[in-house]
This record gives sequence, C-alpha cells and structure tokens, in this order.
Amino acid sequence: MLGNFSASASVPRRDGARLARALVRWFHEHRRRLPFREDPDPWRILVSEVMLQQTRVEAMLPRYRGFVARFPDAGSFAEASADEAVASWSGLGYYRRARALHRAAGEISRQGFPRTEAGLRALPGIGPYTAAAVASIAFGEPVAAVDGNVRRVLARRFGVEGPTDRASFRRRIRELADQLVRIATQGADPAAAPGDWNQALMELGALVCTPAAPRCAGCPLRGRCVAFLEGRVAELPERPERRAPVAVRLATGLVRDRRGRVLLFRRRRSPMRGLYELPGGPCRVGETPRKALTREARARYGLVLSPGSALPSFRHTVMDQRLTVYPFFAAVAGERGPPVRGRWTAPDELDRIPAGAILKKALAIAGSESPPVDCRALMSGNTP
DNA sequence: AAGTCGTGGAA
DNA sequence: TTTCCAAGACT
Repeated sequence: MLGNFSASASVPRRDGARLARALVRWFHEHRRRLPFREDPDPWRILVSEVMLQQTRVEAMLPRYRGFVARFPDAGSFAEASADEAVASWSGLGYYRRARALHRAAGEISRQGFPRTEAGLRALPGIGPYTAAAVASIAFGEPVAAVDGNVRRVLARRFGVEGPTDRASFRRRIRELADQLVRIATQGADPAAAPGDWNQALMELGALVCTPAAPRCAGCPLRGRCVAFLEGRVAELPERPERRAPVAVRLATGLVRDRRGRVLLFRRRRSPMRGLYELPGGPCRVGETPRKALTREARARYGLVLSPGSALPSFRHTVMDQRLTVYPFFAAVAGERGPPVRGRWTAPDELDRIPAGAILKKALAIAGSESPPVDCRALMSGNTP
C-alpha cells in the first residue's frame, strides 16, 4: 500500500541498541523488588498481570499476596466456586476480571498452560497486553507488551503525536514497540530477556517517565528523548478529548420490603445504564455510603437507619463524580431481627437484575414514582 | 469506535 | 474540591 513508509517510521538499529542498553542497565539498578518478580511461575505471573490491569502496584500488592496464598495454582482457583472467585477479588474493582480469570483457570487446568502469546490470547480476560506480558515474562517469547506506560515512554522518546486513543497513534507505538523488542532481545549487546525488556519499559514509565512531573533528570533516555529535548514532556502524549457533561433524566423511587428495609433501584437507560442510586439522585461527592444513605433516607422518607448493619457499596464514576450506590437492602431502625448483612455482589451480577421488574415493584410499594431529577452524565458529544 | 466496568491515591 | 488516571478487556 502507498503512504507511510518514511524513514522515521523505523528505529535505526544502532539507535535502538543504544536505547536498549541504557534502559536495561537502568532497570537492573532501579527495579523494584516485587513478589511476582521473585519466581517465574506462570500462574502467579498471570494472576499478577490480570490484577495489574488498570490497577496500581501498591493497591494490588496486598491482594496479590492473599490471592496466591489461597490459590497457589490454576487448579486450586478453578476448584473454587464462581462466588468465591469474585469474593477473592473484593475491593479490587473491575470484577469481570475475576470471573474471566476463573474461567481461564478452568481451561488451564484442563488443557495445560498456554506457552505462547497466541495461546494465551485465547483465554478469557487475556487481551493483547496481558498475553504479551505473560508470554514474555513467563516463557521468554520476544513479543512487545504495550501498556499505558509503554505508550507514554515511547510517545515521549520518539515524539509520537496525536491523542492516545487514535488509531494512528496506537499503530505507530505498536511499530516502535515491535521493533524495539526485537532489537533489545536479539540485536543488542548484551541481549535482554524479553520479559526484562518489557518490564524495564514499564518500570521506567512507572518510576521515571510518569504522567505528571516526570523525573527526567534521572532518565537514562533523556539524551535522545524528543519530548525532553524539545521541552514538550508535559504535552506528550496528548490526552483524548473529554466529553461534555449533559443533563439526563433519572427515574427514581423507593422500595420497602415487608421488614421495612429500603431497596434502591437503578435507572434503565444509557448513559448511566445499570446505575443504582439513592432515591432522588446521586450522593454527594466524598460522602461515605452510610452518611449519604442516612441523609437521603431521613430527608426524603423520614426513615432512621439503624447502626450496625454493614453496607458494602459501589461507587460509580460519572464525569469523575463519585456516585455511591446501594444494590442492597438497608436495615431500618425499629426492625426486629438481626441487622441485614450486605451481601457481597459484583456489578456484573447486578446487571442481570431486570430494571423493569424493580421499577414495577417500586411503583407498587411506594405508590408513585418520584419526579425525574437532573444529573450530570457522560454522553457522546452530539447526543441530545 | 466509543462506552463500560471500580477503586485508591496524588496533585 | 476536582481532576486525572493506573501493568486493559470486552462489546
């Protein structure tokens, strides 16, 4: 095909080898000692990579230790129930990961651990990044694992323009990453192990080439870093445009069951599909779940909530507002019997509760629907 | 392609 | 207080 074949599209071999040498040296000196780097067990590496998806090392670390202590291999996790699998993920977020990993563990225990990027990619929950990461770290396959860190490092080092969500940007980064992993693991002297190379790139992004306030003074690549040399470190990579907030209408209501407990239900349509919330609208930013529920319940319905009933909660992000929501029954003061325990429920599971049925029940019990309220929400720019 | 899914921490 | 967004995958 015609078009993009300019010299800038490829990394000169010598240049790449120099970059690789400097980065690998830096990595050996500055790498963090992390438990999943201490032993090369594929299962643990897989678990760590899945846990690290959109999650910081510091947040993931304690969960990781507990998880691998309880499920030291794929077989043990496969034997757990689906509920246990999700519960073991409690507090980590993105609970779909837990279900997918559970299924993957089943496949692994039946068919063996895939030892290639392509084989790993076929497992549920294993995308392009995770497949490459596990293949390179656990099995030494020379494939580039491109995550947010790598995109940022390469965008700055090579001056890659354009918003990071653009196809052209991703393509260019992919080219660079593919060429570099080849050079670093084959052409460079000494050749780096594929897993070390990928982790070095990511570690640099995590410790030095950070999104905000990068530590360029300590960067092994600054001598040839386009962004640094041109004083554009803060501008690269370009962020995708943010959507404008729009008003949406929410149908809300209140349900009380026979024991006087309050059930909060969700609205039905996009863009906040699946959102459960307090009657009357979203919680205030920064409010604790209990405080918000207490406030709304008292203000709107004169209910006094009893203390002592634990309420697991979920937060939903809409224009980065935290909306605290309650998919559970809450205990109401005066109720006899034990306080209601919040059953631990993952958002995936909540999605299967038919909103229509809940709304119907709400109307039957509460008598009428509360008036719609306005709420900021994310919508694609041109939708009314 | 654009929307969705969670949580915690930093600035 | 508000915004950003972190070792993404999936639809």
